Amino acid sequence: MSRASALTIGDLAAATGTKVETVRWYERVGLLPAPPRTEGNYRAYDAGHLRRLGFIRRSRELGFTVAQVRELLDLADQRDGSCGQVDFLARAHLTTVEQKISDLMRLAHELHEMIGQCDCGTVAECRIIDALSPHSSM
Amino acid sequence: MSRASALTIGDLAAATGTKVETVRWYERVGLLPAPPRTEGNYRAYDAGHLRRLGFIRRSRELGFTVAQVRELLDLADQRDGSCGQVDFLARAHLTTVEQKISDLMRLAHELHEMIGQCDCGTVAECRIIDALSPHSSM
DNA sequence: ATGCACCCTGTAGCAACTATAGGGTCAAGA
DNA sequence: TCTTGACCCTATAGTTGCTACAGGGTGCAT
Repeated sequence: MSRASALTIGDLAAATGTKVETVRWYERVGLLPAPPRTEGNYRAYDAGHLRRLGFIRRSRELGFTVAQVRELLDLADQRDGSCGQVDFLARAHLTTVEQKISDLMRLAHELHEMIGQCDCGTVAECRIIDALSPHSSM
Repeated sequence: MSRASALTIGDLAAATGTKVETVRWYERVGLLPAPPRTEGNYRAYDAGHLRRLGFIRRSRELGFTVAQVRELLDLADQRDGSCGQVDFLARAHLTTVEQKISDLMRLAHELHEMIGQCDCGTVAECRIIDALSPHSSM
């Protein structure tokens, strides 16, 4: 409120598609630095905060964990360091995502098979219930 | 211990590939009925419990939530009811899984592109950091 | 009788937020 | 000026599905 370009937490949240509570939570866990306060004890953010929050949100959208985002932010702050570590993190994350995809595809396949066998009679003869029961393995 | 076929919680856990704490947790949240106790206050399970726990584990492996497993168990208990509801739950779950797969595939694609552009020089010119920064949208 | 593996309860922790309760602040309209 | 309402503040508890203690009791073999 005091300076021309100061943003309230609501402004910051709206500008990045984040909930206000989430922004405060990022501050508590140390992802976003605590901004100065106004006289009325409101957080007063600037463009740097906006950029940093944008980075955080984008990384989270891409599925990086908060711990990974913290690492990425630390690395990004060392502007003249090598980006090998960044590359490593990104590749490791890609591998995780690919593993998840293949797990889910196996799952979808099993579910599909299960559903295809159901004639929708009574529960007693339901092939889905049957497939979920331990005696019929796989 | 008292009867021939009584199983301890450890037996039950081992037979289904579950941790002992998880079995107790299923009891607390009402998925697995509380079994009778021995003189020494140990849980004494029978074959029915084993079947039910097997059903729970198999459903969880297929990615059903605990709430959905609860529903499936309730439905499975109504042996002469129609299995239409079971079918509905399974199909809804399949849809969810398929949605997750497509989300993750989009993610993997973006990560792949990001990684492909990195020449691994300094952080300042790193295309990954760049792609994570808010100014380069999407 | 003593060691050890197992069992018991109750509680706290994980990720990554989300939601409430119970208040304070600020700008605008009557 | 007063008040309404939208916003902000802190602190705490809830979500999902377990997992991991801590601090004890039980059962069996040696």
